[in-house]
Amino acid sequence: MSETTNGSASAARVAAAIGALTLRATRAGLYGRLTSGVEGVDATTYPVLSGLARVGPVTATKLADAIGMDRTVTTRYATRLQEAGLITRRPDPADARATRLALTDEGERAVTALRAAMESFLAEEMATWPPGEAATFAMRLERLTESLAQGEADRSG
Amino acid sequence: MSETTNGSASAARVAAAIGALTLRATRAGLYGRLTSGVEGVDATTYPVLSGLARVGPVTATKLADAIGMDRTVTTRYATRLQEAGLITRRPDPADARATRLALTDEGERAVTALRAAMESFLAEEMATWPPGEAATFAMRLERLTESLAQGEADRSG
DNA sequence: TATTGTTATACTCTATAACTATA
DNA sequence: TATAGTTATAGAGTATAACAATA
Repeated sequence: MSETTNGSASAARVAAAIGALTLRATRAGLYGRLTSGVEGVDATTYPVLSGLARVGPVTATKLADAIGMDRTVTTRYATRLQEAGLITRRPDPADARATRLALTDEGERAVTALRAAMESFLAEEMATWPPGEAATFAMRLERLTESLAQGEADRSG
Repeated sequence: MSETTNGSASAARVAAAIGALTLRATRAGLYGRLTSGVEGVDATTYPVLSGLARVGPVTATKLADAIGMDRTVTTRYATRLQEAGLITRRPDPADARATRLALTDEGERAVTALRAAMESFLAEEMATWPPGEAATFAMRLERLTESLAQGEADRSG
């Protein structure tokens, strides 16, 4: 059985890589290095900041759903980011119970800088790949990640 | 500027996928589902069990280095796995200070089953890809993961 | 004096429940 | 009665320091 046509050998390598990537030391190092120097942002609050930038001004509950994080955790981390001057809380005009979270100008700048740092690192690695391969890789990784996360959503819903 | 030849667009998508993959909810769901039903194994102890299977019988310190985990955490999780009957501790014949960790037969079976579950899921997804693409993807992901983890190793060493 | 394994301590993160205000 | 936001509590994970035994 040839290696190039045997899917299970590749699957094992992908499983090992995912294991290494999700290992605490790797994550902490990756995001810790990335966010060091930005007040209020670390590996735990980064998803809130990044998610808010992606989905735009929203309520805490909707943001929590969007980033796959608990409501209570989201609101607590939002407080930290607010104290650091990166996000604002304003009453939702459509619902007096709700609060709309939004990035401040400083928050926008922080997100832009953090994303640029991460993306430039990846882009540097991917620049050496054959033309078109980066786009294919990105698509495969996106779909694989969705499948892995989806399995969980199926279970709890 | 075309999308297919612009590396930064792909880099942004890869960055987002890595963010989703390393998110706590995704990790917890993925490994929690995987290890449920195996006594003593969860998302935190799995790296110890899996790492021991990969590098073979070793001392706790060497295993800790191999899996990028703290010595104190490794020995504590090893105790849990030992209590569950999955690993054994034996004196190292070459160094009276050291202890050799090794999988029991039950531990071997647990690792085999857990890996098979993870790999079969990935293999199923990858089976639909064009021939050869799985191997390329595995190689790219391996190298990218190494680079991301390496950046951290460079920093602390 | 350095290293191995381990335990103790304090600290952070997370999950569950409970509370207030509004729908 | 249900939902949004928030806070309180307890539990789990982690890092740092310290210890005894051996190199």
